[in-house]
Amino acid sequence: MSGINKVILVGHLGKDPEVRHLEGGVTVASFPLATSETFNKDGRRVEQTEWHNIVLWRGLAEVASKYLQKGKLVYIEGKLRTRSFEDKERVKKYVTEVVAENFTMLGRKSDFEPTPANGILPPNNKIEDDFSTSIDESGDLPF
Amino acid sequence: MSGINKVILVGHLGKDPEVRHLEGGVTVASFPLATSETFNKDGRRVEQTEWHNIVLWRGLAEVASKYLQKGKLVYIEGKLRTRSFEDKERVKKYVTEVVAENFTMLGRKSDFEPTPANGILPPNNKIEDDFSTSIDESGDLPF
Amino acid sequence: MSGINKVILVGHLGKDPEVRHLEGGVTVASFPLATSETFNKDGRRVEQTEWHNIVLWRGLAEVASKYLQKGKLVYIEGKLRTRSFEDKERVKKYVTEVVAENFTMLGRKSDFEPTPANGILPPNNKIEDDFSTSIDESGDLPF
Amino acid sequence: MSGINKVILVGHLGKDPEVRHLEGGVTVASFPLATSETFNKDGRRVEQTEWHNIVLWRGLAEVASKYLQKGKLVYIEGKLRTRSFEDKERVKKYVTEVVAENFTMLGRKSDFEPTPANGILPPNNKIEDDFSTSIDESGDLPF
DNA sequence: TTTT
DNA sequence: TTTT
Repeated sequence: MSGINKVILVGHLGKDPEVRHLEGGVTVASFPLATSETFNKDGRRVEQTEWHNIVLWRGLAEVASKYLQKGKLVYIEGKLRTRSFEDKERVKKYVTEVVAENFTMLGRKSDFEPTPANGILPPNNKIEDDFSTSIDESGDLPF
Repeated sequence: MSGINKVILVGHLGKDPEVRHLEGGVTVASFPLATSETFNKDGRRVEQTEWHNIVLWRGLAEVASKYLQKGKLVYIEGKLRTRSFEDKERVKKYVTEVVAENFTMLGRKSDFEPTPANGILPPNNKIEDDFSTSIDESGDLPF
Repeated sequence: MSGINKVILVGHLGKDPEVRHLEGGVTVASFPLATSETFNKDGRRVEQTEWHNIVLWRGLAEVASKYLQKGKLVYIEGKLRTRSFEDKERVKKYVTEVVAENFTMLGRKSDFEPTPANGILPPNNKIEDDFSTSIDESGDLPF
Repeated sequence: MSGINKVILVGHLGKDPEVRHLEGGVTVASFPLATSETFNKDGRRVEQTEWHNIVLWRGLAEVASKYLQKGKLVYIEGKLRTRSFEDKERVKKYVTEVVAENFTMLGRKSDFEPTPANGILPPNNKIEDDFSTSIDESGDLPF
């Protein structure tokens, strides 16, 4: 039977998205996202930051690379996925990532002006992973 | 600024909860939870299962140990936390867990009869981590 | 700036889905969903049930009409929408509905055998509103 | 069996919170919250705003009245509740509200300086409804 | 490595 | 009635 695997995050990007193009033309983007929690401990104010590995595929990766930058505040919805890989010493390791399914840019509008390299404004702050859009060929944004 | 770090899961327990009592009387429970997703790949039906490490503290751990068992269907709400530890070869490793904040038992009512060893019915299927209840001293359930 | 409007429900259908075909061939389905909460009040166990108006469009409506029936347990994700209408005395009224964006059937697998009138099994328990699928013409299911 | 009834919103307050003190000393606050969605329709950019009735109880109401104001951006988690009431012509009407269970202030820190009438800063942006705190007597904030 |  |  199917289950539910849902993650909802609001936080700040720790770095600019890192974009890779896999063989076959598939685009993947990833970045670290910080979600901070502040609480009182013995009268002192303590901040605890949790870091999340965000991964985006296809059209969602393209859009993220255009509009998200280090420091920006973003709402992300996705699912958890733990995968194994071999590090450079060939030791098997595990990492848990949040595979984004859609995101919404929060914060001031001016925070989301496209970088000089690209000049197209998204008509919608909410961007969905449509699992099919190919931006590479048309050059259009996936919405 | 504070952010949001929320996980919502519906899945089946892979094992009975494992309960530990830390020094100081704090109770911790943990179990693996499977969330399955079924999809079509080239006409064939493929099932993909994701495993999550669920951790529960204090009163929530106590209740989980009484009412949750291997195979049961449960709704879990919590937050992501990645922590490091040293394995037996003293290699630093990372693991991402879902720290439960509340859970709700799903499925047939008969699925949630308490085990013979304990005979107290929870008045509510939704159990919250109140971050304070001490069950150890009173022997009462935290609700 | 865009915001977030998200509803997550797990509950039982109060009635079979009611399906309507609008002019233009668009399909809409709707049903009441009950989410129950049980809690202790002065030592007595009290159950409180909340009823939600669920609305599904297009392909999602088609699938719901085939696989969801009165009494079934379902996970629904959607958004809130309040709309006004005139009752039969032409008094303006408001109703808040949950417009479903996807749903997942929970409970026993046997609970989701298709009704005799239709014999197609969905390859995936999670069904998404793709906002475009036209089932009317092809006769195919939207996945 | 228990279900899940959860709402997640990110939006702007349409008005300052309106606070009432019920007989028995219980505090209730309420305000309208706007969640906007922007999308493309036939090449034109269309914005659709949904208005939600937010209701907060007890300590959560007290905190909301201190820190939330018209125009502020806020994350709200709660549950749906539809209740009936009689309007001034004694006609029975229904209204669906979002009963907040916790909220987190988003946006710039300077946006959340307390109003002149009160001068206490919350040590945590996330405020929970603890269903018990009485601020009236102690004068302290509920955390 | 973010933000306040 | 918010915001961009």
